Amino acid sequence: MSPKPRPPIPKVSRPRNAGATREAILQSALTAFVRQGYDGVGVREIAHTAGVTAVLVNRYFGSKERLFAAAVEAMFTDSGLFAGDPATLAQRLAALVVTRSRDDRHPSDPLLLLLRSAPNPRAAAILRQSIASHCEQPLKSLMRGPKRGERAAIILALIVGLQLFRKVIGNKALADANGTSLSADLTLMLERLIDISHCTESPRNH
Amino acid sequence: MSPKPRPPIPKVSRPRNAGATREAILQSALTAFVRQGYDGVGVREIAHTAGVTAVLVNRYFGSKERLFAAAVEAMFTDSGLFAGDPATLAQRLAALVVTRSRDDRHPSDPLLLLLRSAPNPRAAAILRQSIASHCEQPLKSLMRGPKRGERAAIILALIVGLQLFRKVIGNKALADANGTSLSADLTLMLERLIDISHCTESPRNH
DNA sequence: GTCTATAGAAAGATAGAC
DNA sequence: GTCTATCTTTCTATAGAC
Repeated sequence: MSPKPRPPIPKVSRPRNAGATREAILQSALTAFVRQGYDGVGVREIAHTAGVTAVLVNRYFGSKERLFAAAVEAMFTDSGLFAGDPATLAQRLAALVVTRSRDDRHPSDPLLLLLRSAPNPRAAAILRQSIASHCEQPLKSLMRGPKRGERAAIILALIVGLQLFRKVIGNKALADANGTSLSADLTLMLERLIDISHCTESPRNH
Repeated sequence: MSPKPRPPIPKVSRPRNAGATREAILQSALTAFVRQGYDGVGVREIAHTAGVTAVLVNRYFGSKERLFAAAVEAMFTDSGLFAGDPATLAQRLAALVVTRSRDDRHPSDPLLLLLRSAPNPRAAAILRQSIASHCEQPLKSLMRGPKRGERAAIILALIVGLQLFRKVIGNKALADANGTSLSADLTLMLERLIDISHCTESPRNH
């Protein structure tokens, strides 16, 4: 019996080029980790999509864990989630959640990568650092007022939670919701979090 | 790494009792799935914690997937997350997020079970239904005003996102945040979502 | 009712040929 | 630079003894 007939390989003309192969593996890993999470995909599958065998994954990245770290770094580095005018930040973040990205790479993909891989402790440790440096810090630096770190984390948690319900769980209420209406409500919530106005001005001492 | 020689078995006196064994397996599965997620735990481990072998897991539940479904159902059924006075609901939900539950079963555990198992497509399908019937519907029925379904889903997404950052990612800003201050801010956000006041129109209804 | 033993598949990683 | 072949482990699930 044949052990595995191996479905048709997309053998592009890429003969013996270390750089290109490494890049192909990284791109394949990126997509796979975003869609299926760290535990949901194997190095064989990643390699196959890249048109090579699993050996080269470990040859170029050392291990699955280090490949994941490289993919996370690449994804968050050029995401540009928090670049641009702070005045329209809330609006853009809200659009991120509402927009449906079917199969292409989207700015919201880092968030999917995050929540689909977070259950694995090793992946979580890698993510914790990248989130802190590539998401929390930029967001925090755009904000003013008290408890910036806490508010920034709440913003991220809200967005990621919404993505979880929409894209991963497949929640009906959010999937069927009117796009512009939902976007408007989220924008309002995010503006309150970004500005200081949401906070209690109550004279809470010490 | 140690090849797992034989950790101490909690061999309680439970000689040949189908009901008790089934219950022990279910409890073990509950804890394991909450802590490590669907993909992060094997039936061997669940069985061992229950003091039996993996055979009995499949004997009593049919498969890992059906065991998961039973665990999810049991967890959400008696969670009582949305029982009690609607007036203090926001406060209780905020406390849920802030409270640290180390090893005991807590009402927030269903949320951890949710987000740690969601990456697995089969687990997600099982969760989608339980979430809808045991979380969204009860929450929705406590609320008034327009777009109840959408607002209920946002509330759940916010809470789950916060749990993800605090408990799974291990976010520093949220972990180190002042408990009472964080709780107050969340309560305010949740009250705005539960009441209609956060929305565009409509008079108050209280 | 519960066990040991094992089948069968798939995972991560490595040795060595070309 | 890339492959085939293989090692080792771990997984779910089942057959059959007691």
